[in-house]
Amino acid sequence: MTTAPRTRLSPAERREQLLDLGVRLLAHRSLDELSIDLLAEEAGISRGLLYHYFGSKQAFHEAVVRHAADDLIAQTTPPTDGEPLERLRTSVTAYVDYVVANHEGYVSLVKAAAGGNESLRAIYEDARSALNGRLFHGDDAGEIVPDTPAARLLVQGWSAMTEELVLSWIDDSRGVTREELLGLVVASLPAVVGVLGTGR
Amino acid sequence: MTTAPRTRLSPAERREQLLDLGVRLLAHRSLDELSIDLLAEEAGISRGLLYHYFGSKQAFHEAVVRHAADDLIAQTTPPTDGEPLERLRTSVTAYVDYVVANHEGYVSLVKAAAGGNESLRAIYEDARSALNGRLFHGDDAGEIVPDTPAARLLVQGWSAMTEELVLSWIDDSRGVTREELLGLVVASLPAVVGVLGTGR
DNA sequence: CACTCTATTGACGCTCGTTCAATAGCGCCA
DNA sequence: TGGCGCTATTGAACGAGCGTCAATAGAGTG
Repeated sequence: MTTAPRTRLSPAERREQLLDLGVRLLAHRSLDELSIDLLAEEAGISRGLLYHYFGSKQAFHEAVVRHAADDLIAQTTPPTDGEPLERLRTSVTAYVDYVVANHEGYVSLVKAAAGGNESLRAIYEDARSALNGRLFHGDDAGEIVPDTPAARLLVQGWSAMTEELVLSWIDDSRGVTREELLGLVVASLPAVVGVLGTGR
Repeated sequence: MTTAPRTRLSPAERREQLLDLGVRLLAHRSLDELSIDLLAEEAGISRGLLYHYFGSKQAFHEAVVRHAADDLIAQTTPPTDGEPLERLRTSVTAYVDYVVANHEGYVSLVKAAAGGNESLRAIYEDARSALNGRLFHGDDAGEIVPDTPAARLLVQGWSAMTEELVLSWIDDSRGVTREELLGLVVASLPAVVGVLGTGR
């Protein structure tokens, strides 16, 4: 097979191509398990071009994670009307369906945030607070969750639980249906927040 | 300053020294941010010796994580008697106090598990299931949590929430006291499990 | 059909993980 | 007490892979 001819794309197109490829490749390998050589070959470009667009391997990783996070936020826009509990259910459903549909990309995002440096973590935290924040910032904010330090802590914990439940369920649903999962996640927020009264 | 004289330790001592140092160094840096050069210099040994003991950088990382996990398990032995809820509270207290006292080591463990490869994740999963499993394997197992697929899923989620709560609280307690935190964590398990009846 | 702009290349330097034959501390036995 | 052997330890050498930079070649424009 002869060497492929050099193809010239617009910066936006090339950037998009490289980010999409990065999300796919980083879902199963960690960053240092992914060599620039492999990435370049897979994309049909030279090593140098990656540095022209992203400057460093780390910066490329950050761009990939931000790309995945933006996608998550965009594809799970919350409803603006309806009762609070119903809005919660709709949002959770969108989140679960997104994670199911984009499993690889989402795992890539979570792994990067948990294992990576401060800036990667920051990108993830921003996405997460965007997901949570818009749930509790309507006109009827406070109907489900009061705004106290302990309550904020609990909401953060509930988010972590939700993520664990969904990823674990995808990994092995063990006879639990999607509807049951949604019911568990939605019901557990009020249940957890209800703890606020009992703690001493 | 002259080069330090070569010190000869027993394999057990040297191994212990390197593992302890590894836990400390990997708490703030990720694995690829930690060079063998730095590690060797910090330990006062040559690069080659590390390979003599662990074979590779990856294998060293695994040994460090296993070391931290074993320490966690050993230092949080659960009570064998008392009422279920009281045992739960005692176990959670031991866990929280351990994480507070060994913050760096614990963060090192969690980051490795979340961001690392399959074997690192397996080590962490084993430790976690050991922590949970011994809570619900007494003679009175089932008094708090029934043994169904959905319940197992929820317990796993509760574990993730607990970890998030404790780490987040250590990072910024925001006026929440240790006692309040313990109350929240302990009370949230029955609260979450109570959801099982309501879900449809 | 030149000509310019810039997307793209490929070879080079350098850091860092890994290997391996050589070295030296420490207990043992005469 | 003094040599001897075992093995903990070393450090130079190798290779893989990240990052740089001047040179090259598509694609639109006059």
